[in-house]
Amino acid sequence: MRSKEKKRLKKNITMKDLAAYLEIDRTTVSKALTGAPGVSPKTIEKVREAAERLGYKKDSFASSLQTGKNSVLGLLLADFRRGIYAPLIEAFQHTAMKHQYSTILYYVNRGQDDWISAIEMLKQQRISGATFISAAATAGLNDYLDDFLKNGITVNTLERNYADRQIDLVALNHRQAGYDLTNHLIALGHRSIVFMTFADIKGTPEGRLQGYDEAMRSAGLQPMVIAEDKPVSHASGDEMLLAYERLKLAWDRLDKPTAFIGVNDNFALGMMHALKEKHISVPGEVSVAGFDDLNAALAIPQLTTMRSPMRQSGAMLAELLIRRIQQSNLPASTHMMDYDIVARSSTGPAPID
Amino acid sequence: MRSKEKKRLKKNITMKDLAAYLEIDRTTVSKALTGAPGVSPKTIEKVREAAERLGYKKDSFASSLQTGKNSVLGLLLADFRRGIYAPLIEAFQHTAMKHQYSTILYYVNRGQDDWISAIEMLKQQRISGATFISAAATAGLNDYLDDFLKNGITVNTLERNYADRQIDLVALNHRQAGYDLTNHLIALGHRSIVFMTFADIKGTPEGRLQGYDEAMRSAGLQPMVIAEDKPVSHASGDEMLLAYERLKLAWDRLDKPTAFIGVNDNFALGMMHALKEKHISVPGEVSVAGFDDLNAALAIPQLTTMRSPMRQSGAMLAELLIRRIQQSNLPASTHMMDYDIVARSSTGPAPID
DNA sequence: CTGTTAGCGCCTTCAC
DNA sequence: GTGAAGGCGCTAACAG
Repeated sequence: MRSKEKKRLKKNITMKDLAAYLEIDRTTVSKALTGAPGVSPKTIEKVREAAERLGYKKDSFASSLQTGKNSVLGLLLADFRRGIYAPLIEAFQHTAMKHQYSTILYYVNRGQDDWISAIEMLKQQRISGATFISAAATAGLNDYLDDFLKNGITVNTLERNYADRQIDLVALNHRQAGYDLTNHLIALGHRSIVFMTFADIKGTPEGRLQGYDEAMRSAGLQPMVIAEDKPVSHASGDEMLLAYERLKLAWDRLDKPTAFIGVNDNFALGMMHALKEKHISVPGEVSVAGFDDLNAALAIPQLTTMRSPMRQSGAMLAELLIRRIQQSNLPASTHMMDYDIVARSSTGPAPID
Repeated sequence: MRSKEKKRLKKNITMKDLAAYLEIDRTTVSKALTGAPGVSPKTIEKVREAAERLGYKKDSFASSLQTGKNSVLGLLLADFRRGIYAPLIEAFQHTAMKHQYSTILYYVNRGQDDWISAIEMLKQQRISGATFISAAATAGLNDYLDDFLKNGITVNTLERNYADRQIDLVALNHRQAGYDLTNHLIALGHRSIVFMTFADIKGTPEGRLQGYDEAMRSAGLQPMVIAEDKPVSHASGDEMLLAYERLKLAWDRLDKPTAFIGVNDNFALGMMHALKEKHISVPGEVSVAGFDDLNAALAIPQLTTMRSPMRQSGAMLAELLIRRIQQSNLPASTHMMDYDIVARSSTGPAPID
């Protein structure tokens, strides 16, 4: 009874079926199909044709048991920010699929245990490679990377330096983004440009600020930074509110700036709100810009912003992983991904005094 | 040479090792460990202990080859909206992990071919179950569902009716959300409440509108709907702009409403912008509210909204899937997930004339 | 109750 | 060149 049912489901034909059909050995079929040496071209052709006709498809799962490597990639996300990685995930998955790889996704925001079991399960699945996304510093991360490498699993990271010759790195060029955006404003005639960010600077905000700083100094201008020192939740709404209040407080002390840059779109949105309250026209009197292009289109006027290259990064990470899986002795490489400027209507020429 | 290397990596001990250690047969070990009938308690205990001591862990991958079912769930996302499903995905994955299941994610926005290869690859991976998320009507979706069912793969959907006794359904209670939000405003004394939505109404917007309609009529109030008929891109910024412009145009024709509901947060944001431009105070003169809680916190004042139960839905879908995998003869169930009201400062008592 | 035999579908020696 | 074994690690049928 049961075996009948099984047969009804499993109509997939196997190498064995091909072999029976052609009246040759199954191992010969295997060799012919995988391109192993020592099979006559004639046989290869025969096997190929029969496979085609009978609609044979290799069972990658079964072959994984033998080879130890499944056509699956892991994507480990350990960052507090939601949403921002959605395009990265999608591009990663899509690129993997193009190469016949599936993607197993793990969110590991919740402390040590999550990491351990996620890694255990990925090893169980015999994944061929994994990408680690973790802007936040995570204790023990390097150990986890080593664990994978030791098990013959190729590894990759976003924004995470790691001293090993077998690991490729994809990083976002935050500095260049800050530099370009600032120069965009300078080119529009702005000379007094304020940059608002967190006080506890590291990673992404740090790079953006540095770029701003460089651009200002190169142009002989004085950088003006407002750094928020309150602990912040990183929820979009909270960041927005923070910037809103901070600008209102700081306004009177400022020396009539004509442009404001927020360290991300939420900051820029908050500043927009403060400026509207003060009846200052954007971009007539003041220009405003942000980073990410996550929420930049929600203001009126819509915000000029530097779009994070999440899509490109996701595709690149998957591509690098697969390349290294297929050829493990490649030298490690670092890839700086550039932001795109999205010029909308919140920036314009500096007002003439 | 190679086999040495392999051995260095694979220190995992197998059932065979256990059997050799205990000097019994490997199949007995298997039975003892899986709880199959016909093994003496004494042997079971012995095997358990030895497994514990030697640190044996079952290779679920190998067992999947035999049983045909891997401890992996598929999550198929076929919707145009980005970001909104992030909490659902995370909750789904997290719930799956709690039950020792991994999650393979597929985005299938890009036409037919994507569907076919995604499904092919999931079958290859011998997934035990899959959840389909697709608010958009997708041609052939039912065929894909059937395909899975025929292959013994458990299936689930979000917001997708499907006439089969083997499929559970999780749906969001859009109607209730519209009803509750409207009543929230009515309770605050509002009698003239406008609802702005798309003209091409179906699915989510339809339910929200119906709830609004019911609440208004129950209270003896006249529903007032502004329906946008321009084709719309569903990008957040575009929706916001649309609502902004639509309200500015319609304003003079409106009979002094004291409250506005947007069919989602983006619509509400756009209306907020229009109201600010007209120097109408929120919530002093007019209250504003939306749905989703995706971008609601980005306005000033922050928006009252009905939060979509994405997190709960994700957890529920995974839970239902796993339950049905373990016991396939359960009756099909439907689960209505309720929105949560998030009362912020964009709504307040109706002004007294 | 335990052990035997036979797979799941593929790949990798090794003889012929 | 081809075929004959054996194995990846676990399960499922049957026999003892």
